[in-house]
Amino acid sequence: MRSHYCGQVDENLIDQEVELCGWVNRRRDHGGVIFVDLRDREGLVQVVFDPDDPAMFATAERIRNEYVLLVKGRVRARDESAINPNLKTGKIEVLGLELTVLNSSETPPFQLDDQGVHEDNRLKYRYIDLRRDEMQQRMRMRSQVSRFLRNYLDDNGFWDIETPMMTKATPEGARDYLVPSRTHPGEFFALPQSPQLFKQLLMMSGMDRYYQIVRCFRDEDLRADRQPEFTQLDIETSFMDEHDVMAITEDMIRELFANVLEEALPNPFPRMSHEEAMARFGSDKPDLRIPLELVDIGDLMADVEFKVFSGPAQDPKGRLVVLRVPKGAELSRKDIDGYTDFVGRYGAKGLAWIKVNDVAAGREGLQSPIVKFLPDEVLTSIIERTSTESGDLLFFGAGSAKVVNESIGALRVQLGHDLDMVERSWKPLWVVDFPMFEWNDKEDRWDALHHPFTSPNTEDPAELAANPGDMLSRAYDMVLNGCELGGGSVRIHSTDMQNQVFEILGIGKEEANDKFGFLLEALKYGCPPHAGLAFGLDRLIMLMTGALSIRDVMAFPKTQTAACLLTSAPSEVSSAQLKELNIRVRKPAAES
RNA sequence: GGACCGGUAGUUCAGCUGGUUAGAAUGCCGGCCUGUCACGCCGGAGGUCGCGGGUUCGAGUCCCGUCCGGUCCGCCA
Repeated sequence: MRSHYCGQVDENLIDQEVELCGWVNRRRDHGGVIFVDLRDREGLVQVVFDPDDPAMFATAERIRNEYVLLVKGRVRARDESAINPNLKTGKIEVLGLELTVLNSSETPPFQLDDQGVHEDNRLKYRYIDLRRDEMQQRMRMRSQVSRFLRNYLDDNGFWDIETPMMTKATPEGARDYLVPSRTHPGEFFALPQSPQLFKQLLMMSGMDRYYQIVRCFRDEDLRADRQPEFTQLDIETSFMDEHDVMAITEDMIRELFANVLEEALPNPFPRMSHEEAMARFGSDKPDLRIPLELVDIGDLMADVEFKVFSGPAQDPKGRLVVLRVPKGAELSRKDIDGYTDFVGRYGAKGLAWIKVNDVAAGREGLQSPIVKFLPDEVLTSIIERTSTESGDLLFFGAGSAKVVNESIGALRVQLGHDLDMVERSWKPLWVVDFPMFEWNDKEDRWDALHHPFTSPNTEDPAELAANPGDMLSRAYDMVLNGCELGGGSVRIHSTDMQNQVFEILGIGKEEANDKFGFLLEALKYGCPPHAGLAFGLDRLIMLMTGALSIRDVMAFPKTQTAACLLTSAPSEVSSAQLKELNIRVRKPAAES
């Protein structure tokens, strides 16, 4: 048993005896003594073994990296003159008095002090990767964040209530992970994509203020910020409206940052309508650290000869924007070609541009493949509207509003990073006033923008049905630095409205009853108005730690193909197991 | 389902328009030095160049396929 953590040994313990447990970071021999950097989760300390005790010294000589040691020793100050300002172990050291090798280690598969290790090695030997200080600190912050959020919600009267991990498959939303039932042959549970319906049921049960830090599962392809299992901070309240929920959750996040990071977030968070966010940033999760904005110029271009611009300008579903990049004229043709490819990934057919070499020189001061198609007065208007100066670059996005928003919105973020224009600060905001529905061209029907239990901004089902495309929902997203931290809404608490929404979404009575009958039934028995929100805890911690992937804030994440390199999961199971489950596996057709 | 980047010593990487014995750093092993802390010095071991096929007199290098890791699009209400 240790008396102190290695990393906690400091000047206050000089002349005291300590007992330390840790891993050997590095062993050095010099001056007839052996130095061991002993490391634990709190940091490291240098332990010195003098040759006075030959038995202990002989043991110390056998020590290798990652050996697990129990050391009893006396803390002492180090000779000031010998202290190298770059050294890691500080102004004290521990003179070893007793040494026990608790376990030896093979040579580790990679060096812990090196930054660069391939992801597959890190994941296969995750237990070693996690020993690195960086990972220790991330896991510690994760724990601190969870504890803070729990305490905050406990102090505000929230109850932590668990919901099932084996539940009913849902027709809408992401692909489910399925769990076969032995006792019901041919039937399956699903792992929850979120506890959405259960938390609503808890409101109907009078649980008033609920929260849960809960694992959720979605069988969709991965990204740096998407894992098949991830953790949500799930919140639901009765008798609160959107303003109440936003107020309390934004206060929670503000307090979290103040306490864990000692960072001050604005009070209150700015609010922006979905419409404004799309207009100015082409995104419903704008990164406000980047000082670039999309500027509509459709009105200037409606009558120009240039069909690439006039077409979208005249199309009600089209959009034509310009993105001014200050000092962007320094970009090379190759850079611009790169950005053309970049927007191509989002469906943009091209990327027109104008380099403004000299804004006073009129047409002569402009360098571009497209100015010859544009009249002088249009060029002048664009420059005025965007406050363009000499040395700036203008990018144009033209096409369907969807493609323009996605491509130029993404280009804005990319340029911000490439040109080092990202302000080093925290920029949270609420995005509100989302459309209730989104037209699905492919399937010729309405989709819920949020989810089908979100309340529209009306109490009247008939009003909703009359004009689904124009209705707003009572949903809200918390966005931080271009990352969607969480989203929620006021929920539907009337059977009539819930049925109306299902109808608009093309979910028939029979299907609604089959899939959500329990919810519709519950709504009949006294459902309070309720609202809630769910935070993506992994993303929140990723931002707080500065990690570039949520893998780096999860102890045991999965690869992009949703596999675990550590355990080799998923894996085949025995035929006996399959037989019990009444499952026969059909192998994918062999390649010919 | 698609696009792109990567896979060479335990690790991180270099390896040019294909050229004969595949390198460096670090780690590992041994020796020396002996208050070091990225210690230093000397020596040593360590490679089916992810895998399979093809082109070629000759392939780490070019082509095709495939597997693995990553980033992104689609997908993720």
